[in-house]
Amino acid sequence: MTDAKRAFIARKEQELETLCRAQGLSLTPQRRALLDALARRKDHPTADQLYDALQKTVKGLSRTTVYRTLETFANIGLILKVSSQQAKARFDADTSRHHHISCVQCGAVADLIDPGFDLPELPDKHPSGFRIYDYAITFTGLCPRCQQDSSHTA
Amino acid sequence: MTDAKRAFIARKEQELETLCRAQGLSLTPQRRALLDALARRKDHPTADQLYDALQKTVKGLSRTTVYRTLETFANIGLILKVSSQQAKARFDADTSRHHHISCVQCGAVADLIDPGFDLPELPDKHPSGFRIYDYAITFTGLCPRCQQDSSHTA
DNA sequence: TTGCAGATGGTACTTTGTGTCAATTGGTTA
DNA sequence: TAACCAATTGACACAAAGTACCATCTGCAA
Repeated sequence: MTDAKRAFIARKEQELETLCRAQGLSLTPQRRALLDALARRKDHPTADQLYDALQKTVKGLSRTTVYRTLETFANIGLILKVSSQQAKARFDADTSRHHHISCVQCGAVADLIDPGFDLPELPDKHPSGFRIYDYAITFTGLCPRCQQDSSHTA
Repeated sequence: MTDAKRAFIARKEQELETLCRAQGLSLTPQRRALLDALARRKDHPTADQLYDALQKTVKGLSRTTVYRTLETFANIGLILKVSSQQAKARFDADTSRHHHISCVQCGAVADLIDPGFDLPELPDKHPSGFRIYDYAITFTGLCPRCQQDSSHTA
């Protein structure tokens, strides 16, 4: 693990405490474990992937809690809910503005960090009547694995 | 309905025939009806919404066929699978490059046409190893209805 | 007109996500 | 540091979204 990654995880743990205190939420072991697990990963796991991964280490962790907690985290802005081509939610601990590329074949999502793709300015309100909060660019393409192995699915 | 809309629907029907012939797919009444229904709508319906709408007019249409056909259409590039905040697929008959705004509260998806948001150029391959096919910008915000009625869901 | 590959409909099933509620626990207060 | 209570959790049942399977049907090419 790089130093930057270690620092990122520490920052997220700090942010968890700050945000929970600010929102009057309890700091439970489940919440700590979930955020830690998500912060350590660089793929963008689904709720069930996180559940499978944590079930082993966090004894008695329930699937309901995983879904509920991730939703809570997304609501308080601690993590991002990332939409992929496949119809299931994926989550990302990195809430800074960055973009994603999603594999049309297996659905894997990776970061795509390139300030050249940032938009100039963002109107607060659009002619359509929507109030605009934020944006994200989702690229579609073929991941390295699927370029070689066309039978791969995830 | 505007003339432009009528022309769009006619173009899509033409495109359906061309693409099916090119791919060796049959031109079934179900496929015609589905594409027509999707092309006429300007919201971005889910598979089940299309199923509900067509069940009445296309007798005996099965839910399985709707899911299967939409997937097929997306694969041959006849329609787009649009990702929204909610974990369900939405579909769009307009395959030209344009962007979407999705309501964080009710999940509604609308078009956001503004060439000012287009990206300069697109590298074929990115350092991440992904082969890039295309991109779409998804704005998040609050739709006009939800700005007024915070209990509204769809 | 016929044959058949491909498409459909129906059912059962899996996956993804939500509602409910009793039992538990974090965190505050005394 | 003990006790209380609202918030959280786990377990189960349920709903919603999507897929697998297979017998039947049909578009379309010969």
